[in-house]
Amino acid sequence: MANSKLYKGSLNTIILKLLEEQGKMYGYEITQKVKDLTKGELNITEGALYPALHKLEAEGLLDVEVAKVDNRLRKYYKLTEAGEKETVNRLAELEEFIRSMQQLVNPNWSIK
Amino acid sequence: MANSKLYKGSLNTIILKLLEEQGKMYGYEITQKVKDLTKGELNITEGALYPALHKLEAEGLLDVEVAKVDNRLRKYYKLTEAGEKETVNRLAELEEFIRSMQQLVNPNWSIK
DNA sequence: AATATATGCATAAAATTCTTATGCATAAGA
DNA sequence: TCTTATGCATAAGAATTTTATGCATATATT
Repeated sequence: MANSKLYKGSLNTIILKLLEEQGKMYGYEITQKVKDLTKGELNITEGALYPALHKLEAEGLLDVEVAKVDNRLRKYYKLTEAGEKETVNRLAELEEFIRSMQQLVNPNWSIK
Repeated sequence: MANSKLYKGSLNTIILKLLEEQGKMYGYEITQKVKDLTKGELNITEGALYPALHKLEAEGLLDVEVAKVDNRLRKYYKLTEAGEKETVNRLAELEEFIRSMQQLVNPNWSIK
């Protein structure tokens, strides 16, 4: 995740959440989606993304489906059932993290 | 940071912000303060905290002052001028991170 | 009196996650 | 033709954290 004020550990949650929303996505598509949604603020590097996808797959949270489009390879990932459950947990953790950080660094903020 | 849904990179920001608020604190005090503020959600481990304090000091962001209380050692840390400026930057980065994450994982949230 | 818990700092090994730097390949645009 | 975009992949190194220790004093418990 380059030039981007990111915190380690959040990449997996981003991947899971996007897949939950989009159904299925391939790696390159994820990098572009994140760039779009954050107006360039977050740039996921391939060196971080692909190993992360492989690991989530190895953990049984993602399934892969290979496709060939315009003579180029795409690996579509989607959540398994276990992945769907884990996504709920990760999002809850992220929200809890954000709330905790707000308690620490800025009690004036609140999520509504 | 044990058993705690934390994201790597946030510890420094937590330290800086607490020192900004409290003026000066010693290591053990920081661990307890974080535990209190987050109702036990976040537990800073000593193995993470002390090296982080030493590094922030080496970077010129913190000053140390040793004290002896009840025959026990305490090392009080406080922000240097450079530390105060950096704290502003780190907090801005954290806020930006939170906003970006919200764009990604939950557009329904908003900071107010 | 003995033992456990709390207070207080510290470091080292290992794990995790990320950046940076590559490599390969096809398609489209300048 | 050369650059940019698309698409996946891995390896070396950096950064940050967890886990496991070590040492020492004070207080609470049995």
